[in-house]
Amino acid sequence: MDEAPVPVELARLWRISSETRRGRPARLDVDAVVDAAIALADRDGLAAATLPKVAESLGVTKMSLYRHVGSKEELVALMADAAGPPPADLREGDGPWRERLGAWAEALADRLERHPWLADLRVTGPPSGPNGIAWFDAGLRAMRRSRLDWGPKVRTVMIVSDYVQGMARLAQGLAAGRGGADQAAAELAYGKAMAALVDPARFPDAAALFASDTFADTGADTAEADFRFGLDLILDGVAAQAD
Amino acid sequence: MDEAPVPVELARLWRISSETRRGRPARLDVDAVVDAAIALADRDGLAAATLPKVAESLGVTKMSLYRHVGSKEELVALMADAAGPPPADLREGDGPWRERLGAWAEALADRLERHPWLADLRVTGPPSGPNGIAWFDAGLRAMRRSRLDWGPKVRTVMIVSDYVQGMARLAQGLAAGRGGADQAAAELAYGKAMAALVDPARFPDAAALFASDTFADTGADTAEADFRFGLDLILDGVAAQAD
DNA sequence: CCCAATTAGTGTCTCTAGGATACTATCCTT
DNA sequence: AAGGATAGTATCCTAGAGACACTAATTGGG
Repeated sequence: MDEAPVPVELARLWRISSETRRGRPARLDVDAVVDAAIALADRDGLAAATLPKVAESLGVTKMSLYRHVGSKEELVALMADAAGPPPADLREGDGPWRERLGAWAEALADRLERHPWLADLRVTGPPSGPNGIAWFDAGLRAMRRSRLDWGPKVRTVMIVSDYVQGMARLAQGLAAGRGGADQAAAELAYGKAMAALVDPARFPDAAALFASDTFADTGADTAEADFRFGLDLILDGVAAQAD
Repeated sequence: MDEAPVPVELARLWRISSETRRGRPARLDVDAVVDAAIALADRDGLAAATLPKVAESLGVTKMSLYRHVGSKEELVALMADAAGPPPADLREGDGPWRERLGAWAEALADRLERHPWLADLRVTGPPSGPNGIAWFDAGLRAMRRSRLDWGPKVRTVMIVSDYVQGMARLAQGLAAGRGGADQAAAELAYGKAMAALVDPARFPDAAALFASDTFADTGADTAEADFRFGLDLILDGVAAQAD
């Protein structure tokens, strides 16, 4: 009776060690590599988490990393799973689904704030690592008391998670455009040019929007309010579906 | 009285020619470069739209492209704007906002299906090119008859557009995992391993989900139904906000 | 009519990244 | 102590973005 042969990438994701104790002992392990890569990405963005830089930060040559991670793509998958496990208190509690799902979304947003590069990742499939599953599980648990079937539940969790990621992207994009005086001057020129280019005859609604003072107050705490607006909107939608 | 000096990237986005007719006439222009890049990305993905390959497809050296696009990053921005302008019939019509916004979302989804690489792009700010503005304008116009203020309108348009993009990503991710027999075998092993790894004690809800037959029917037309489910959910949410 | 300014496209170089392959170093087991 | 197994290294290759100095093809002015 053979055990099912777990694919090697899955084994690494779940940190299933091969139990061998022969040969030269390792200085590195999957966690060391992944943690170093996450530290680099947290500091300087996903593009900074290159194999040479990760190796250097570990005091090792880049090729040695391949003993532990298989490929760059797999490293990114490992990083994505390892970064920001779900907080324990998401599992407990037993309030109404709307509150719990909202709290789950906030926790997700918090994770994306701590690890901004997560918003750059492309999801290639269902969650398959321990932390990905844990987040997914927590999302499903938040909706336990709703009357929805599995299908709608899964879709709802995905919609909320997509929303959070989209907002994180947007916030990061806006935050990126906050530099010195040159930046401000450039933005002014940009704004003026845009006002001239968005012809009211061609783009009546967009022109009316730009002419309004909607974009006047882009303060710091509007971000939180914007986030809540969309989240409430989606939760209203869920409530409508759940009857 | 000077005209406002339009930043050069904006000038290229809006195809404002510099009106000069001196010197050697150009074989290339911005559109030629951008169209070639889009063709490559449509065929083989965003990663295939490299400067060398674009240059080769135009019968020119890669450095000549810099006469027309400034940088790779700018080329991508130009591609994003140029790909798939909004269909004309989105502008006409005067139905209820819910139908119009739904139609707008479907049109967006259609665009992402024609140009899958658009789903890989990171939005770095508000739309600024002619087609980006046109899509945005069409989205706002769809909501004209709603009673929402500009702020909620803008956020709603963004939420819907984010949703469409998220679903496109997901659909593409699933579609990518449809290969030959090896693929099927790998997926089977994967599924078995996952079933063993997702321990019901640790992940009760996720385990219950995987144990159900929710993922049994992943047929082709479920995709469209899934899309509609989320879209209706969001539109319900908008309706709730619009009272 | 020709020359000089102007603009288009080229050739060559550098830097950085991911990764293949063959190697050496180090340890455990027998 | 020997030898097999595993960890980490040295050296190579490919590919992409882009800097820089070059040549080529125009046109407008003297």
